[in-house]
Amino acid sequence: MALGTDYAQQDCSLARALEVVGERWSMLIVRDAFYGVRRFNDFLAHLDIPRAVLTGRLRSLVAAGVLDKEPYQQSPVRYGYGLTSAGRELWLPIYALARWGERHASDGGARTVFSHATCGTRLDIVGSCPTCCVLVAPEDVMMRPGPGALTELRQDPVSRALGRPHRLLAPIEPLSETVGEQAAEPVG
Amino acid sequence: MALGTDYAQQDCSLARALEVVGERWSMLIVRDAFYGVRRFNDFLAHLDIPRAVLTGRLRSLVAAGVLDKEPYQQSPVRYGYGLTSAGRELWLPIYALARWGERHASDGGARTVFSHATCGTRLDIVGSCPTCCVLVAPEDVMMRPGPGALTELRQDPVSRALGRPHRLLAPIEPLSETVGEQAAEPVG
DNA sequence: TTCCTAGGTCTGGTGAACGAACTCACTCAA
DNA sequence: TTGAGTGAGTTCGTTCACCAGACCTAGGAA
Repeated sequence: MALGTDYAQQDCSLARALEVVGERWSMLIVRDAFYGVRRFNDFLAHLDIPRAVLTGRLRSLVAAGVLDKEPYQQSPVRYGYGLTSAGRELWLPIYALARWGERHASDGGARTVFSHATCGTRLDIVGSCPTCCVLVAPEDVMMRPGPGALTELRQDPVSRALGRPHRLLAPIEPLSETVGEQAAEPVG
Repeated sequence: MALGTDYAQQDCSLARALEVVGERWSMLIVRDAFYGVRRFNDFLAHLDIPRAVLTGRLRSLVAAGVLDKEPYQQSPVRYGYGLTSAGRELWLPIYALARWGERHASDGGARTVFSHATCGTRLDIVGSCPTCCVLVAPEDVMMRPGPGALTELRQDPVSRALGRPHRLLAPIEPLSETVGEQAAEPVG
């Protein structure tokens, strides 16, 4: 029995879901994919995850149909990882779990605030926009640091890019090369 | 670093939540608590979890404020585990994840169907009642086996009790002692 | 030719998960 | 008062995933 997977005796959709995203790191990898992380080394630096574990988790998530692996540049060819449509549907459980963690497992307020990109209203507890009365798709969600964010904690390119408002699913890696498109101050 | 916990470098409420319910078995224990399981041996039989692991997980969940341990009988005193208010708020992420698993990680349709107890309408994707237009609290949710349920899979008392419609959070253990309150046929 | 970068593999040590056996306190029936 | 049963664990040896760091490979760049 693979540790962390295989709840075969459980006749339950939750157990099936946990076989896909229930292993250590898996859900944080999917979260980062929503944040726009696509490259192996960006996952690596942002998550502080052992390389071999990241390799295995990416492979599992691709096999499960949550991520797909596609070239993002030629010569030399480099592959990135993006959410499939099934992966994008993980937005609801991930958002719900993050909101629970914000209320019951964190101190100092929300680390990250999610709002409706078209109207700016903060999403409610289930991920709907109270102003527009619609369930907001992840590509229409803006994220920005909240009052509880610990800005000093990390200095990798992904964390720095996420220090400014960012639309979910919009790729992050251009920021790590063309820094300064919005007059970003040098950190420190 | 404890395996399965400690994402200390992650400035993220999701990581905080996963430190509480992200370890193997933890979320299934909370799910069973929603189903009304309260006794150590019932968790044990329904989950097929090693005893030592169950002991550790229950202790962690009590320490995290998700479950509380209370005597459910005297002479001899026996303790059961029930959801705290923080634990009950895990209903939304657990329901969302189960629905994702039903659509993307299962075959043969929903294992379990959740509906609004007061009107009978099946809950929508975020756990609201489309008829009453309210977010349904777990104590107002009825669960019953769905078209994809594998009725032959398990024969422990909890699984048998859940083979009939059951209200979330209603304790299960009376059924394992006073079998027959609804003319249940003997199995086999 | 050497260095650098991206995206990995490989390896040895550590520790959690697993399953089975054992413990302990208590009750009940003979 | 002996023995069996129950509930809720604890102990122990084996297995296996996680971890950190070193190493590898292919294609540019200096």
